[in-house]
Amino acid sequence: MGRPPCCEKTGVKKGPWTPEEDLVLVDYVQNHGPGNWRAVPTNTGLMRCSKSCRLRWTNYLRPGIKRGNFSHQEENLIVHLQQLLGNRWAAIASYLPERTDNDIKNYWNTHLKKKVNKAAAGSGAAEPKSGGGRAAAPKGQWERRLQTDIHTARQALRDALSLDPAAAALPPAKLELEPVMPTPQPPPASPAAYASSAENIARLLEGWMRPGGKASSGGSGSSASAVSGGGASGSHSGGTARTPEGSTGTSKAEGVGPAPPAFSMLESWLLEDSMGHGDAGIMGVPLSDPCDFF
DNA sequence: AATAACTCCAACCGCAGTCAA
DNA sequence: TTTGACTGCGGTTGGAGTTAT
Repeated sequence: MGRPPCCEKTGVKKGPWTPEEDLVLVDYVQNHGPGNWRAVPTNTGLMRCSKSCRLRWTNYLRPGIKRGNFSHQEENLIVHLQQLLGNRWAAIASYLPERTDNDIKNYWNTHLKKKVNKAAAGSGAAEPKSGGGRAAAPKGQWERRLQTDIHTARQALRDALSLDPAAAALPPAKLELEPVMPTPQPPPASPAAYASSAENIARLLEGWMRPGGKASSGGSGSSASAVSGGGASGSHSGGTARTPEGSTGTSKAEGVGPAPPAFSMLESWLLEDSMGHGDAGIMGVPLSDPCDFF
């Protein structure tokens, strides 16, 4: 099996994604639906390999992604699942539809593993130092518009690129903001902080992914699986539908549908384990007090 | 105020699994 | 059945941001 062509290092751009690239990718997925990543670089002109595009979409741009601020319930669930499933992050992520496997993996490696280790070591009462405080990273001007409408965003991007930063960070962006983003906005910021504004894009896409929203792309049945907001469907990467014509990949696809059955088993397991600290948690899972673990 | 040490996370890498021809 | 193309997953790393000295 040869390496996929996308991995050949021929003029493929690496490193952090720029707003422009995100915009192109989001625009493309809007029109064609997720999947068929191989075609993305070709059709969009992005100098990224298909893998990179898929990853960017799955971990960052996909609708319905929640970032940062893991709740105790989520932590608890992750710990449980990690103990149960091991480092099968995709499987774990399928029980946390709003989280990506990468996010969970990172969170485990940076926070939970330490906590668990400490707890296992004996004492346990270690407070996570909310360290980096980078969770609520600020947004730039054009990204904020992206929350609202991709066309507006496109215009904002043009503005942002042509205007000086100071000017670009000013009021205009507020105009369309309110309707879509009632949540408080962190202070504006440097382009470097761009990456953490992904949720905006996701939020934007929620609209068109939802029934009633903008077309879920050219007949790609795939969109269904990408709708995370909707229902139980763990969107996760499983949502990466194959192309319409592509057969429904059975593949590993933990995220696509299989979650429910496994979930009830897990639920039972959690129920037993938590011995009735019935705190309604994620997805209705009764969760025990996180302190049990930390 | 400067800088060293540490933390966090986005992105990359390579392997494994699946499907179609 | 075999082979090539492609996607998905998990481990790892680089760099930016934060905190401590």
